[in-house]
Amino acid sequence: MTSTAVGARRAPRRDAEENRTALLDAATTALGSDPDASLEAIAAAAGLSRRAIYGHFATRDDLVAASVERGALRLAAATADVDRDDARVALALLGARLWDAVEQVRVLASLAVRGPSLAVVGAALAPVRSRLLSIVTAGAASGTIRDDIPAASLSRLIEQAAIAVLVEATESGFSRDDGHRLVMLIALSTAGLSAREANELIEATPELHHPLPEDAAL
Amino acid sequence: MTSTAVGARRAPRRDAEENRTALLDAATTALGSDPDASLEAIAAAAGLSRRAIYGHFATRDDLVAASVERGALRLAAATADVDRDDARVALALLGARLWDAVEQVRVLASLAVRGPSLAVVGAALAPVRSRLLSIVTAGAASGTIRDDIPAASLSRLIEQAAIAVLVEATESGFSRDDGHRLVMLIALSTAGLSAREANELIEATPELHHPLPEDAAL
DNA sequence: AATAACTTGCACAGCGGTGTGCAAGTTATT
DNA sequence: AATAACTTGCACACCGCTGTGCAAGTTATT
Repeated sequence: MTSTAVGARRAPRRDAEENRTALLDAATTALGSDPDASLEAIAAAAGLSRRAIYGHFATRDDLVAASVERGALRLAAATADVDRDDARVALALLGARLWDAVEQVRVLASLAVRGPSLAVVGAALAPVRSRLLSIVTAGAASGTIRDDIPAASLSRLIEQAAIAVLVEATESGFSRDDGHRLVMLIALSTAGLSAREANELIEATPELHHPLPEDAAL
Repeated sequence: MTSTAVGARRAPRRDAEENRTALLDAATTALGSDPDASLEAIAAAAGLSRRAIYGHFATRDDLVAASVERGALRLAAATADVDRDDARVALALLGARLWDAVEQVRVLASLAVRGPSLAVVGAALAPVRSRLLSIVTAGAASGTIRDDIPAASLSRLIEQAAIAVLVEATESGFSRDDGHRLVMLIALSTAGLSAREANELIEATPELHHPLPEDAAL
């Protein structure tokens, strides 16, 4: 007997949590391409009925919030270890890691545009954004990153450029390696490096050749 | 007597067309910040009742289509004369002209993301996009623009970067001159120039100092 | 095998939005 | 001043979506 209290209900069933994550997965991809995806569509993609959603999430907003938070957590985890002495390398690495979390980036980007979800996304993304900002600031101070644009603005521009690359790379069917390279190139270019400099930096930095993350699970 | 045919209705009233363009203006700004803006909201912004819209546009889709088409026309007009021998100058000029048509860019960008309006926008934007693509292609051929990224992809990335700049510049309250400079810098950076090179090019090219367009009306 | 957890399907109310008809009012034009 | 153009306000039907209640079914757990 594993129950704890007197009126104790039996432990929640294992498949229930599986369904919950299936819903989150479905919501992530669905909302990633259409922030107004209906619960009907999401449930279908998860192989469940619309009615079943309400067994896991009280309201639609709860579902999207949960999806956003999980995405932000994964994103933070994927980019946790990118700090380097050379801000340019750190930036490239950060970009590369995004490529391995495209799904998450897509939802967040999609929901960050419009409506009330904006606030939720903003809060959830705060850590990642501050990491980027500090890289940019450090680079500007040490002269490795441009300083002709205010750091705050520049980091937002890099963020948007990176998102654009991810969309472009997935829709154009780039390979994993090409995707990595492209997102690094654009991040570096936006940061002020010339195309030549960006390519040389990547070439000269072994760590950037195949920037596989250490498979951090969550 | 100005009437033409027998059962001729009297000529349409002058204020009717004023209201029509007021509606298009309102739709442009409203849809620019929320692609799902209600007709109620748009009508209110135009100083009319929702019911009055149907005197000018049969359906909501008609209104957005008209708004898109007018925006694309203005955009094309604003960027019609940017071709130059130096592809980098042409690109910078193109970016600068966008700054003077922010409203139009905003609607188009906002509607280009999601839903059925995507097709309409795509068609309407075709000329501007092909202008950009040919600049990029020419620049890559003559060695003034990067060739490490396929021209088609690169031009889409520049487009997205430019949009990001416009949003950033307006939301951060940049001055007109700062806005011009910022959008030129980012376009050039994405095209492969270093921050230094971009600034020097702008410095060395008088035409880019105060790129006021010749007030093309439409 | 018994039980509770979970899913399903249906029905229903509610909400916000669109599109339409019509009568009454206002306003530019002749 | 007469007339047609235009706007308004209200009514209504319709649509897709959300959220809820409930009864019946299925499935993991003990």
